[in-house]
Amino acid sequence: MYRAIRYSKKREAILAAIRGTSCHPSAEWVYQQLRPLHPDLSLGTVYRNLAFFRARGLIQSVGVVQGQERFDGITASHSHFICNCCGSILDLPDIHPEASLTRAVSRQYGFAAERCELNFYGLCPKCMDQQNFKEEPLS
Amino acid sequence: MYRAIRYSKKREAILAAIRGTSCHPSAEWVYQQLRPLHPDLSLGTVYRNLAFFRARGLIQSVGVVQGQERFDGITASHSHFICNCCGSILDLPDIHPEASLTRAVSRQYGFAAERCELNFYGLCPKCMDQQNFKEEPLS
DNA sequence: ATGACTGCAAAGACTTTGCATCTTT
DNA sequence: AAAGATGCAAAGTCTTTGCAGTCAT
Repeated sequence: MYRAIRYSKKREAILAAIRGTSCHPSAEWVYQQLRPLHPDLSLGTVYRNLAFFRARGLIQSVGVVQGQERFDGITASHSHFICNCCGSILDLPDIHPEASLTRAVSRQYGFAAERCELNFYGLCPKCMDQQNFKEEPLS
Repeated sequence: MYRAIRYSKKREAILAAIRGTSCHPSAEWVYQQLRPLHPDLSLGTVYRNLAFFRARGLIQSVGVVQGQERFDGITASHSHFICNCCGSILDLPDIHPEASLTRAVSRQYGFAAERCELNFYGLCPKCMDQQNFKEEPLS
């Protein structure tokens, strides 16, 4: 029944990489980041550990942005801004819906919401300057 | 420069399918739904028209749920509840962040947010009854 | 007749997974 | 030694795209 958890150098490095950045990385980003120090790291291992961490609440998913799932090492309640042009994600630590809203909505509609997520979409400062979107933004 | 838009029976049917349901369908759902009446419909056409409608603001994306992008024929401001177990999406018409929040956040952080999205995650009434999740929920 | 739209199938991108090997305990 | 973790590569899933044929204007 019980499945033991063993130490692993790469697992540790993967979690440290996520916690050490505020870029809300994708699996690929973590992989590229760690390759210099861990030349034999495999992308599959990154994916397996991301799933491992998420299942245990050590990280959370910010959702799929421009085709790639993005992760966040901060699990405290906060919101995100997501750039429609370059896909960058910014934390909005001050902006967080109250837990009472989640409870009230659950009661009102008859489901059991346990989490609530507030995302803003638009252009980040850098892309505002460059005005460099070739096509219509993605959403 | 200007690209003409022509009438197409299938395009019309695809938009009608999205507007005629509250299930927030995926491309595959639309395809399966229309196949009986349009046996020669192609999945590629569904994808192309979904992109077409979204670029023109006729539909919007609810995001990727359990690996599939989901769409919404309602573009007025409202929120969603997403079931971590079965992936169903429910509209919360009463719950919508005020436009003033988007403006205030943009000013505070220095970007240009044009849209804001509030999602709740948990178990829908059906899954609460069945308690039928085999693994840890997805997020 | 023009060019927008479509079907088909191939290709693309991201993620998951099976299996042999290596590592931790 | 047992079993968890990994590397590698294959497979899986969803989505995009090239091209030739069809259809609306």
